[in-house]
Order: sequence, then structure tokens, then C-alpha cells
Amino acid sequence: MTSTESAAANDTPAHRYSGALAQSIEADWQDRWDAEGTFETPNPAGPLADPAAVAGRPKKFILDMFPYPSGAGLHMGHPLGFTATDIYARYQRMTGHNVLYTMGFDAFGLPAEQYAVQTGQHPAITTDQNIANIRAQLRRLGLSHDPRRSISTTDPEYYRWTQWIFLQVFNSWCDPDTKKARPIDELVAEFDSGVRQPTSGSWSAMSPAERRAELDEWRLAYVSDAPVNWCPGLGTVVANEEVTADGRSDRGNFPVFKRNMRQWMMRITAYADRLIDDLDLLDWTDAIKAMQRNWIGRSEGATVHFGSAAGPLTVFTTRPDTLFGATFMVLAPEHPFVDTLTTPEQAHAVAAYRRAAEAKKDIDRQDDTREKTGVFTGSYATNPMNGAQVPIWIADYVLMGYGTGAIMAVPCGDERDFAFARTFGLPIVAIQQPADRSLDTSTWDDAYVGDAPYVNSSNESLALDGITSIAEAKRLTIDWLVAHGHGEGTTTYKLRDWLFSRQRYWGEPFPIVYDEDGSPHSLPASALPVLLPDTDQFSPRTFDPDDAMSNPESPLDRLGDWVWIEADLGDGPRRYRRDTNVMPQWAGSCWYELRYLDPTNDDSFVDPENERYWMGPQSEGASGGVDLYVGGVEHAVLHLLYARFWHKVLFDLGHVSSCEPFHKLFNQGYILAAAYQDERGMYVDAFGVEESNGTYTFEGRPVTREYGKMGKSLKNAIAPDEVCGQYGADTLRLYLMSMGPLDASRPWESKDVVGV
RNA sequence: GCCCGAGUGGCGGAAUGGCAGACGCGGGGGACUCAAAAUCCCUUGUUCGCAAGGACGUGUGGGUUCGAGUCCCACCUCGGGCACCA
Repeated sequence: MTSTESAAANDTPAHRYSGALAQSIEADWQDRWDAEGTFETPNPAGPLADPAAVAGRPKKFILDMFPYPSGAGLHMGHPLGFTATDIYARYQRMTGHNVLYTMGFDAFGLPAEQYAVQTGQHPAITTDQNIANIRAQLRRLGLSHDPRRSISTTDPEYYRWTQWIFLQVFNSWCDPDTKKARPIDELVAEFDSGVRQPTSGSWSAMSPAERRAELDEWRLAYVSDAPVNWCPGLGTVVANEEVTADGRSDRGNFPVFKRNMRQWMMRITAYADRLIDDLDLLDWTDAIKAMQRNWIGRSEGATVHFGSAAGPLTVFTTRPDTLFGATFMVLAPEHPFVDTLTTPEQAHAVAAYRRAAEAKKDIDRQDDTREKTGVFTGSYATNPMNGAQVPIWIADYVLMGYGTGAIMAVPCGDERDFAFARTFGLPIVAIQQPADRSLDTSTWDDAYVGDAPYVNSSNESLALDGITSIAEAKRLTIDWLVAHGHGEGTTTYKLRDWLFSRQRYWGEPFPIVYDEDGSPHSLPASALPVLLPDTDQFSPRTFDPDDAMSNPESPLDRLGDWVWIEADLGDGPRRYRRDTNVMPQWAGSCWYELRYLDPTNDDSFVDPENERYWMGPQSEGASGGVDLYVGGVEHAVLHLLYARFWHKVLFDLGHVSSCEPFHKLFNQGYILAAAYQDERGMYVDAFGVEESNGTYTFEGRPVTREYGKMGKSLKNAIAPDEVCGQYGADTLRLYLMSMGPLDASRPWESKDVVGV
């Protein structure tokens, strides 16, 4: 009996309701799709090449954010995006396009490792099982993926190239003149020829070790002893992007402490301007672009040097035009000048305040509701504009990590400075004449922020008085500062360099070894992949989550046989110590779209011809990149920022022809889903209505609570002029129904349905 | 507080400044059937009217225009992001 006949025999109303007939028909077709390679996509070059099939067909590269292979399988957010891309991909094929559409797995990371620790099973085993399970689920959904192009970030043949790209980054520097990455050898050549000078000292007089240290200062990937986010509860350091606003870890919700530690960093700040400016080339929503701009946080202003007993005290301000109104200075409690500036009379109070600020660091610092605290150091600074002696205070509303860690306070024009001045009785001098206020600031209720003619703002060589334009006053002030050597125009960013090492097991090892001096050396590309060593001790060292003074300890540290190696890196065989950190989960997802293009290439991470074909700019000045990228908005400042950064480095070094990885981005939003139960089992639907009393109903029945919301129709957002069938809730509803009854024993949690 | 975005039938949602509500869901009526399901046909913004036909309609109030869902100003509501960033 064929499966169609058996399906017909089972064609009872109950079977139809449960979808058994539909599933058996689907299974026949899915077998045939596999057997005939229906969805296999030809490349112009390499092992998957079929130039005749490529010729004359415009290309479309359609991409989903690839899933983490969770043990629970796909969650219901996944089919929302996958369905949309599948429909779009099928439509594009039917209209003559050569469509690249496949699916991979972002499989390194903490959940697999934590599960392994609990069960004693190696994460590679559970990861493989989970991937097999999800592949079966994807197949059952009938998605038209090219199965030959599927990858997993944990496959050594994949992470070999992740390590290779790391080496490209490590062996590069960002030319400050062009803001582009160049090979480190070219920096050496510039030092040799004297075209460029080292940051300190003379290149020709440097020892080999000094030269190595100098070069490390320039690299795009570098080891730094700087304040990082140490999370004892996770046993690892984490990136800024992975710390929540209340100072806890994004994953696990453990306390995070700022500690100076020696860690790998990526110089993403060197790309800050391009990461902002190139957003203009992208077809992304304003919301996501705004999030990236805000995260990068570019502020244009000036640095100004005030005279102080500890030397020039430099501040950053976006309002240099208000310098005449600076009536006091405020330093972050951690500022290095504090010790020198504190007078004996104030020493006790300053020390107490610094201790208190240190103690309340993360969470508490958020909690106190903008009540201004601070302490006078006893010292004064000299305002370069008018020679005024202004008191220097310390306060925790000034952050060491932004600007210079010191501010000039202009209470007449800044709310925070105004509040601080009022709290501590510091002078407030008006430097603008608002139309509706007196110049007597004791009558003011708040700071005045806006255009108004300047007053009290002139000295013997600069006259701002009477000017009404803030922009003009800024320009005149900066010109004056430069002319008199008191400062210059400056741009600062909130973005910090990307902390790139983790003290975990389940990640990509670094292709780096250290010599006896502790200097890092890159391994040659021929040594790749650096395989993650096998062990049964993949559990990280666990700490008391509140023990800020504990020290991270990578599981790889314990593997002595692996850690120490003999190698000849150009100056004879020597003994080296391997780097025992692993890369963060984001590493593998920074370039996976490129590997889909050429998944079996052993000679390079992607053949240039294939990259040009699928990703290359379609017109002069265009960014190039993936034609449609669908995924969750929660990656707006994590994956999407990191991937753009790596892609730009690869672009600068000539490895890719596209300057951006993802040309069009669509965030599918969340599913408004309702799970409900009746005599036939538990079902889920893509509708749900919130009643005014806060309960949820579906078709008049109460349902389990909530589950996000669904944005505008996918149809409209994806391709208003290329509609094939209906997208959105109705289609989604059919797909979700086709998945059959849910496991009623596993209640839906909001995280199951929020985000993809 | 600051920065984005969105408000159109019962629902999802269409509309280069030019017949608002395409397409679909849901609803109503009919065909087929012993009856249902599926399928097909008609109908479906509100309102007045027996009808022909008319009036009113895109969050609110103004404005520009021969003409505004669309452009401008002010406001209201909802959603999202950031939050002592100098």
C-alpha cells in the first residue's frame, strides 16, 4: 500500500482534523524534493557551480537569523519568520530568480554547556541531537531550504574559518587617516620608513619585544588590562551589550562587577563613524537604525583643558559655548586626579565618598532617584575663558567610562548641574538672557536650555555677548580654544571596545599562543582549525555570584597537555602556552551568511566569485549584502552590530565586495499567540485578544495569558509589490495548526514566543 | 525626561496628492447534500430611503490645495528603545 492509499484509508474526520492525511501527503512530497534536489541552488563557481543554471537569472539571497539548537526544539516564534522567508523564496523562484535560501545553527554558547554540566553529557553530543531534531522539525514544516548549504558554527570545518577571520582582525590595524583596516605588515613598513611614528618612542631604537608591544597597541584585536564586566555567577566576563541596565547579566541575571582584567578586546570603536554613516545605505527600519545610532552614541563637542594643581584637567563638553557659565568642576570618584587634588582637610570626606561610590556601584547607583550626592576636594581649577577659580568636586553622577571622567558644570544650562548646584549651594551664573526670565538665577526653578542671546560671555579676544545662535557660538569658542591652546573640537562615543573572550568551554578556541614574556603570537593559517580539546571537565569553575574579587578560570586551563605546545613561529622551535579563553557566542554568527555561499570550500571561507555574485553591490555606491534578512529585534545592538563590524574589516582587507552584510532587514515582531486547551488537546493560534480586564480570549474562550504581539503584516513589510498569497496571521495560523497538538505538559512561557 | 514608530470596517490590512476600505479572514444569503464538512455563487464601512439615490466617514483641532488617509502646524492615545552619556 502506498502512503497515499494508507492516507486515504485513514481519511476520517478525526484524522483530517489532526492533519494525518495532510502530513502523509506532505511526507511524500518532502521525500521527492530531497530525492530530486528541488531546492538545491546553483553557484557560479566552486563545487556547487552550475553556470548554465545561473546564467540569465537574477539572484536573491534570503536569510533567516539562524536558531540556537535548543533541546526544546523550535519555539513558536521561529515559524513566524521562517514561513515568511519561505513564501518569499518560493515566489522569487517562480518568478525566475536564482534563490539562495538555507538554514544553519548557532550552536556554541552557554545553554548547551549548562545542560552538559547538569547531565554529564558532552555538549557536542547534545548539540548534535538537538540539531537533528530541529532539522526534522524544519523538514516537516516543508521549508524550501537548500540542505547542502546548512552549517553549524560548532563544526570544526566552520569554526576553522571563524578562527581564520579572527586572525585577519588580529593581524590588522585601523589606519586613522582612512578609517580602514590594513594589514599589520603595512604598519611595520610605515614605521620602518618613518612615514608613521609609534605612539611613544622611536621605532628604530626599539627592541623586538618593544616593537611587538607597540604593534599590539594598534591591532584591531588586542589584549587589554582594562575594566571589564566580571560575572562570577557565570564564571566569565561578558560584553557591555550583555549587561542589563540594572547591572546584571543578560543571561542568568547574576550581578556583574567592573574589574580590571587582562582580556581580548576588539577595536570596534575605530569603526564607530562608519557604523553610523553606512546605516544610510541600508534598507532597515528607522527604529533599528535609531537603536544602533543611540548605542554608538556619537556626540560632537570639544575637549577643554582647565588648569589645576594636578596638571591640565581635561573635560569633554557638547556645549563649549557655555564655558563662561562653568562655575564648578565635577570628577568621577575614580578619576586619577582625585588623590592629588584632595586637600588634607577634605581627605576624610573624599575617602568616605569614594568608598561609598565603590560599594554601591551597579544596582544601587541606579536606584537612588537622581538625588545628587558629592564631596568637595578642596581644590580649585582655572577656567581658561576668564581665569575664574572654580571649585572641584567629586560625584558619582559623573561616569569614569565616558568622555574624560570629568565635567565642567554649567548649572544655568544643564539640569543635572543645576540640581547639584542647588543641593550644595554652588554659584549659578546666567550666560544667556532668556526672554521670560531675569538674570538673577536665584529666581530660577530649573536650568534654561535653548536659544537666547549670550551675556557675561566675552573676554579680551572672544565676544559671544549678543550672539543668538548656539551653533555659531560653539564654532567661535572652539576656534578660540584651538588658537589659545586650551582645547579642540572632539567627538566621543558611548560605544566601547568589544570584550571578546569568555572563560567557558563550549566556544571557539583562540588561534593564539603566548611566549615566556606573555606576548601573544598568532598561529599560522595552516595550523587551523585549533580544535576544541576533548574533556569531561567542561564545567566552568563556579563562584559565589556576589564574590567580586574571585578570578575567572577557564575550563581549558586545566588541560595541561593541550595548553603547552612546542611550535616554530619563525624564530626556531619554542615552548608556548595556548590562550585558554574561548570566543563569545556572537563570533560564529558574525559571518555565517558568507559560509552559506560556499559551504564546502576548503581553500577559503568563501570563493570571491561566489561572494560577488550573491552579495556584491548591485549598483554604484550601494552596500551590497543579503537581499532580505528576517529576524528578531532583540539583536539590534548585539549580533547586527558585531556582524557589521566584522564584515567591514573583511571588506577593507579585500576579502568581500560588499561593505555591509545585510542590505534589507525586516524585524518580524512578536507573535500574538494564544494557547488553549479543549477535549482534543492543547492548541495554539496566532490570534488572541486582550480584554479590557487584562484577560485573554480566543474565539470567545479564555486562553492562557499573553504572548506578545504581532506587528504589521509581513506582506506589506516584505514585498508590497511582490505578493504571492497572503502572509501574516492567517498564513501563520495554518502553519502553526499544521504542527498539530502541543505538548500540554510543557506550559508556554513568554520566552517561548517572544523573539526569534 | 529624551529618541523612534504607529493610529483607516467586526478582524489582518490596501491605497505615485486624484472614486478610501484592494486582497483576505469573519458575518449574512444561496447552490450542491438525506445532513454536515469541503467547494462554488451573491452580499457585507456607517446611516437615511421601498427604490433610484443621498448624507457621513481614515485618532482630535487647525492649515495648504481645484482635490488630503497621504503634505504642514498643534494636540491626544498606543507601542518600542534609551535613560545621571556632560
